[in-house]
Amino acid sequence: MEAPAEVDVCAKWSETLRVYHNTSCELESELQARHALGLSEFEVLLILTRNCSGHTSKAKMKDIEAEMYLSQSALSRTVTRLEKAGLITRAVCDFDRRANFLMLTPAGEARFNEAKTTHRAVLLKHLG
Amino acid sequence: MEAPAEVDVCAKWSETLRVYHNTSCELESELQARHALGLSEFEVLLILTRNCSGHTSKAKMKDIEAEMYLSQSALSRTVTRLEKAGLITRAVCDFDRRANFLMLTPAGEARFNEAKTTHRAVLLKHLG
DNA sequence: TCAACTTACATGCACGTGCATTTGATGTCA
DNA sequence: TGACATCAAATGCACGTGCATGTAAGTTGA
Repeated sequence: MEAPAEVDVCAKWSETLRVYHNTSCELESELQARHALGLSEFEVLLILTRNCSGHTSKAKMKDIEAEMYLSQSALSRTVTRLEKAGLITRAVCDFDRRANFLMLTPAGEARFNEAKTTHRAVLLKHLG
Repeated sequence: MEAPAEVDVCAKWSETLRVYHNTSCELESELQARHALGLSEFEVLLILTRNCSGHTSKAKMKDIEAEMYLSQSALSRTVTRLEKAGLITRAVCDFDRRANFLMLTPAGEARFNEAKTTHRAVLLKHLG
């Protein structure tokens, strides 16, 4: 009835769903319980640390949006939450006053470094 | 600095995120645009057709919940939407009046059969 | 038989998301 | 210049979700 390739594709999708669901749920609850961070908040910090190495702080919202699976509006609100929590700062760009430069605060750096170990542990558990 | 296994785990997670996001977004929008179905609604129909083969209609809410990555409350509301759309019916079980038997209507069966080809095409595109 | 517990499902509520729109700044071209 | 398109980001809104709780039906044990 069904070509074998299609059966494989369904099985592959089921497996992807399973792994994604289990991993992201545990990431979400562990990061929330241990570090008061949502998963998307953590991911913004993660990208920020990669793009800000050496304190050049080049990370604009648009740069982060391009690296994340999050809409522009959702990112905007996630950044607002992180700012209210004192973990990042928004600075207006001098050369393009439409754009925001995002920068980790010392508190944000500390929080991220703690959370990083939790994140790594959960990934190892589910994907290792 | 980092053990190679951990780098692999991060890359694996990125890849899982990418595949999951791209596939589920396209499933969602295609199913919605072509068949007026959400992804979780489609998945309920999918499980229902598997469990109801030969019109035995044994599918209770709890059975479906066990096969899906959806909370009990979300499933309850998804079933309500499907019922309002005339695609399934709820019948009270004679032996346990707490439980619902779910059954596809002819309209639900037709809608599902149309949507199935869209679903299969999207999966093949992303996972084939 | 009755009180306490458990189960199946529904519902109130808060929250994060995407879409559409708005606001304000930056090109662009006549 | 000035009118118009484009862009970055914020915001109003509707929606689906999970958590906690409610409701009604079934189960257990003394």
